[in-house]
Amino acid sequence: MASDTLRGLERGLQVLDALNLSSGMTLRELHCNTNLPKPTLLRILATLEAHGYVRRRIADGVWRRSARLSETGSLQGLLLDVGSSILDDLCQRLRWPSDLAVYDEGSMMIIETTRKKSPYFINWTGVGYRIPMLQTGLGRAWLSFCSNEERETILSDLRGSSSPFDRAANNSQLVDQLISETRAQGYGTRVQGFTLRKIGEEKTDGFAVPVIARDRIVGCMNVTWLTSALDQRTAISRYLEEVQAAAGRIGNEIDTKLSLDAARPSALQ
Amino acid sequence: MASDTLRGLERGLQVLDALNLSSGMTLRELHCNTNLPKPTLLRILATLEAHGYVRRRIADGVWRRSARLSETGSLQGLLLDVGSSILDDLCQRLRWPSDLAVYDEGSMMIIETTRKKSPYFINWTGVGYRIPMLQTGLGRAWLSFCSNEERETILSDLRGSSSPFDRAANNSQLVDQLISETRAQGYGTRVQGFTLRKIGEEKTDGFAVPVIARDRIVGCMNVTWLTSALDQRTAISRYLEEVQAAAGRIGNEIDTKLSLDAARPSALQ
DNA sequence: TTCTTCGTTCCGGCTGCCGGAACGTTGATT
DNA sequence: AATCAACGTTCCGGCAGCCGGAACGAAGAA
Repeated sequence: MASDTLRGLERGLQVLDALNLSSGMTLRELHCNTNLPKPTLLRILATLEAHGYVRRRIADGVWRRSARLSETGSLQGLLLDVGSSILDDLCQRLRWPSDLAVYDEGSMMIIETTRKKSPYFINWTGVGYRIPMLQTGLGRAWLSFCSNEERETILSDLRGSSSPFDRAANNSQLVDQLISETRAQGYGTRVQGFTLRKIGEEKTDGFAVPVIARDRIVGCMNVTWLTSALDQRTAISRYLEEVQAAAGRIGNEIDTKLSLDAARPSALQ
Repeated sequence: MASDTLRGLERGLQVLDALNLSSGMTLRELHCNTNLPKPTLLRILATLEAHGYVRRRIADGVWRRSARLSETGSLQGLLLDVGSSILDDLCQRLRWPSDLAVYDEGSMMIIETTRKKSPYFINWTGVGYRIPMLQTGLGRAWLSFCSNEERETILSDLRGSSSPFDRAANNSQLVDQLISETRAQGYGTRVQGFTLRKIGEEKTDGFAVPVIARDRIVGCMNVTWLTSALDQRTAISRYLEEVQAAAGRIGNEIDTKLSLDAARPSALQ
């Protein structure tokens, strides 16, 4: 269970964490901060040093976190990171599964989903799966809440696409209507009865909202349910608020993490 | 000794390292990559996850390094990081101690030194200690190898300084001469007999070279010796090449690490 | 010089960890 | 529908890896 965890490793990470936010500590300071006995600390530090995670300043013997680059994490990495656990929470509350997706080369790409965890069996599509922009809630939400410049780029890409789904991008009247409607309601819905599903599976429906961080759209998330269990009006009235709250939480956490990073202690002293 | 190290922690770091450069692996892949038994991996991953170091994607159970920001490390952190071990090497070869310093607010600030490790007892000054720009090898080297813009800024700062050492900045003829001389030789020396030392300590001398990374100066390093043991001419002929090589290695390593960072794998897939 | 503080080493004892093996589940194959 | 293979998960008896108090040495402070 939750306690199936390694004490030695745990203590090592504890030391790493302590060093991370202090830019250098002596053995004594570490001892006071972590309450670990000094011989133990010495062993931990030796191990961390051997793997290049910490380094001891020769001048004064102070232990410092060594500068490992390549741990930054892109914005999308962050989105996946915080999104994952919030989607999980949401699924436990609503029971219905959600997806998290980003725009990528002419379609929405799914980067996380709780379809596996949901108790309801719903047409399973994995990470990396792509769905069209104009027929789905996720796509419509992205198009409606991204910047004007981005929308223009996307639409012109779609006009040049060979996919039958993307032809609708030529009907600018339809597109405009779609976007203003989506904006007005605050969520995107899919084309009546539209599902990319295998034969024999139940019909589903859903809606999607944007995830906003740093004042721009960074992703979209949705909820999906079986039409046999719920009609759209009921689902939206029941779940919209909660899904929007979850999207808001994702955006907030991203913003916080990014600003924490900007304010981290200087590398010296 | 070198083997006084914790196996559990070591394995945990091994897993972290594996995940770092792959952006996601299944248990099986980890098992193949690390040769650790699967139950052990499960325990390690549980521990890492509890501390927020890794996260499991719900969609497909893939383990990913979680996006921890605040581990980036400034350029100065990097300098200290790679400089530390290279200074250490150098000290083992030359026996004489070295310092690593950067320009900071009107003087050179020492950020690392091997005076502790050197077998020769030399006037001990710790991290954070400041030395003047115009009288010391470290200061002269920085002034001579920084950009023209930076030099102008520094000199005008010095002219406004209250320190008696910095008054020489007003004598522009002297300054120009100093800089062209330092540039010509490739290293900076100190004012004849200049030492900030306590009474009773032996006289020292030294020279300093710039550390260049990303095509600009990022630090200066020097060697110090007792005048009672060596005259300047001998010391320079014996050590200059080696010190310049060390400075070059520091610069190169910084450049490599920075470009490795730029080329790291995408956070998705 | 003496005293205090900090880092390092030592070693007997025990518990935290180990990993083979068995099990349950998933999804591919015929 | 049935079979099979691959993967993740759980179990548990056994032992070595780790533990940390105590003693030691070195380095400043008084």
